[in-house]
Amino acid sequence: MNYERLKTFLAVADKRSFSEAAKILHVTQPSVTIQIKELEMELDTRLFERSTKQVKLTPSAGILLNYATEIVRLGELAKKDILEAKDASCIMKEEWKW
Amino acid sequence: MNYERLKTFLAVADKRSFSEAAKILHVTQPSVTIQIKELEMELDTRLFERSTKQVKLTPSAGILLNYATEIVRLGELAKKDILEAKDASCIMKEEWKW
DNA sequence: CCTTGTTACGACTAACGTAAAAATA
DNA sequence: TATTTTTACGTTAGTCGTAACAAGG
Repeated sequence: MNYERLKTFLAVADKRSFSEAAKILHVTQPSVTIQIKELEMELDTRLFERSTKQVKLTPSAGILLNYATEIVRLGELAKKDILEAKDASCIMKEEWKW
Repeated sequence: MNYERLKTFLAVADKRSFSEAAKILHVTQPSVTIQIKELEMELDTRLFERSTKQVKLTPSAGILLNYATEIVRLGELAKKDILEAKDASCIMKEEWKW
């Protein structure tokens, strides 16, 4: 359950497009294809029904979407939270010097 | 925010030991050291105070612990959930054949 | 045809294990 | 000195981008 792959999944699910997802993620389409493919292999399920004109979410993708959204949200929040706590302690250290 | 690294972090936090975490994760100690080190670099914070006799959690680790626990829990739940939904649909397909 | 997704492949990066070193109690 | 963590290093596996291919409207 690779975290970066979940981000790729969310981008594709959001845009309903591999190429648009690639643009947002600043990677190439082939990279997106591989990421989704490996996620599908790991979960042993098809996540998207592809055609050149539309990308549809499978039921599995629908389930994953909720989890992935929350996982990524928590990941970002964790980073932010740790950063803020660290900054706060830095301020405290500065105050101690005073 | 690598998912596998969070699992390594949880094992070390749980056991308060790099070597014990390594045993549980079925990897070598050096591997654990590297994983934690890279997580510390990514978050730009120290997570554990190491000594040969005890491993203590830093405040940052305390914050991360809550998030990591939930992230990993959701990840496992997602896998299980998708698997079950897939099995259910297989049963349905079987029923259709009948 | 033209856009979108896939495959092939070479280069680069990351992860692991073994072995040796450093640290601390 | 014994246990635990860290560093070094060679190998393996994963990821990316370019280029070529396939498919569908």
